[in-house]
Amino acid sequence: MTELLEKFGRIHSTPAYQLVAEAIERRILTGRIRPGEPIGTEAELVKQFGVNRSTVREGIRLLEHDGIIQRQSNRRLAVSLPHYQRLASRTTRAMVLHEVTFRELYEASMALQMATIEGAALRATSSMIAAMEENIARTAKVLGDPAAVAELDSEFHALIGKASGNRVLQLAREPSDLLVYPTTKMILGRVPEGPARLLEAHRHMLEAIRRRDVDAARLWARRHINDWRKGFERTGNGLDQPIDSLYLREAATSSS
Amino acid sequence: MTELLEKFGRIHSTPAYQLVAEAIERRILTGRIRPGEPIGTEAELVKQFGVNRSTVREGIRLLEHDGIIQRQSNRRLAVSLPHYQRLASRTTRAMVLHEVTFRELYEASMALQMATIEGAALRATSSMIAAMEENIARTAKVLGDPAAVAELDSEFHALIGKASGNRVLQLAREPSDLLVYPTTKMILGRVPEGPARLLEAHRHMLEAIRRRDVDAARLWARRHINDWRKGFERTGNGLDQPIDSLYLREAATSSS
DNA sequence: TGTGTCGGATTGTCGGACGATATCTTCGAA
DNA sequence: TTCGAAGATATCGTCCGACAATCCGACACA
Repeated sequence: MTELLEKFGRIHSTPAYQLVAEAIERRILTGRIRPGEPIGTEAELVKQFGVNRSTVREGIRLLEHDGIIQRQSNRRLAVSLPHYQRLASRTTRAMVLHEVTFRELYEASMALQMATIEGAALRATSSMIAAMEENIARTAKVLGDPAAVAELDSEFHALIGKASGNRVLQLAREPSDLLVYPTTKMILGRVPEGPARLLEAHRHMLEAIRRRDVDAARLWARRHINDWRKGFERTGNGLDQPIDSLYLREAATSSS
Repeated sequence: MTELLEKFGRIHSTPAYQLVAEAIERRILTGRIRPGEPIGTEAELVKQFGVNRSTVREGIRLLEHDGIIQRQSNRRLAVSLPHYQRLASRTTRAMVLHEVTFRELYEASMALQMATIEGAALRATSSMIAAMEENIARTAKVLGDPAAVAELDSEFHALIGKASGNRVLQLAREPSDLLVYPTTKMILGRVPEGPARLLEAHRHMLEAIRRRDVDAARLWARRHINDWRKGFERTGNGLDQPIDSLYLREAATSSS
């Protein structure tokens, strides 16, 4: 479209440290090295790749950062399964930097929550249900503390996610959930009846899950999320306003 | 539960390169440095943080890998907005390593697709609609080439994502979309009527979007995804089987 | 059995170095 | 004077060698 005659593509020499990372990554992704298996010491990698240790280190840092390799107690590197939260926080960070609006978050949360609770209603195990019960009991005890309620709300939704038995859905949800939490905290602090309504919704959702009643579960999840949105509106914030201002105060104090 | 008396938490000292990364990240997230602005040369960071250049380099590699900083033509580091695909491929990788099943992918795709097309039907701009039209025209031309159709299908869904105007939803979808593509390719290669049905569904979806007919859009999106699932079943694969085996052949040849 | 000590291995960090390349400066020619 | 080319400068990617801190295993000792 733009270039009329491009005989040669731009030369693009990949730095050595990236090649190292890619080479290791490929071996992991193709299953040649399985999770838990050691990847070799830095010195060994230096010999294998024929580059300097600094270069190797820059390469493995990337994979280590992604969570697909980890140092075990030996200090030796081993392949590991990346955990959700590590990835989620990156995506959340991107959302903040892109200044997504509350409306976007609301729409996505609604869709994801519906699918998640449907899965939970169909497949929740008794132990997951017990965990949710316990969460609700704890919530009832701290109803006067908005921050604590917000945290337990976040935990409750994480439990539903786990109970849904759908990891793809969980991975899709987690980043937005990380943004929902500070928003909920803010709302609960400003809407007096918030915590009580939240608790009631949680109770109904759990009850529906217990009865394997998909429709009721969806209904209460929908109400719950709509409450959240209405709460947000009642605090005087506009739906189409970026949520970064809310999130940042949290991010600045949280450890990565 | 396991430990009866845990007086002290585990001790863990954070390496310097991580502290460097976190310090810079914090300054970016709190908006002290805005996207596009330079972050300083390696030498400057060395002076500021009082650590060796190797240490600084390991730190900035992490942020560079995450896409929140980038080298511009100067080679100097500048803050940048992380692009979706970079993040998505990480999450996709996690899905593969966790050996998620087709069923999980199907459920998540359905939920996300429904929400996305709803947004597209409500908000698609005429230029986005034109792009989709163009995509459909190209698809019609290569109907005999399953791989090409699969690629255009992937593009079509990306267009819908963009047209939805919801970036949270887009970020949530992209990882699973990356897994959908190789699956679709495999299916189209084995189900003769696949490409034609796919094209028909795309046409109806676009038509519904053009008419701002949310219900019709949802209906055809649902049919489209169900076709995909049925196609998968017809190839003899079980829904509860991990999809890594399909994906890996792709991943091994794709560049990161 | 439990404890203290020792040596080897490995990592985190450091200082210095070099070539390649992009940017800036200077200076000569039109 | 203006423009362009040659040289100087800055910055990065990579390399080398080094050291301390820490972990692991072995071994002696109470």
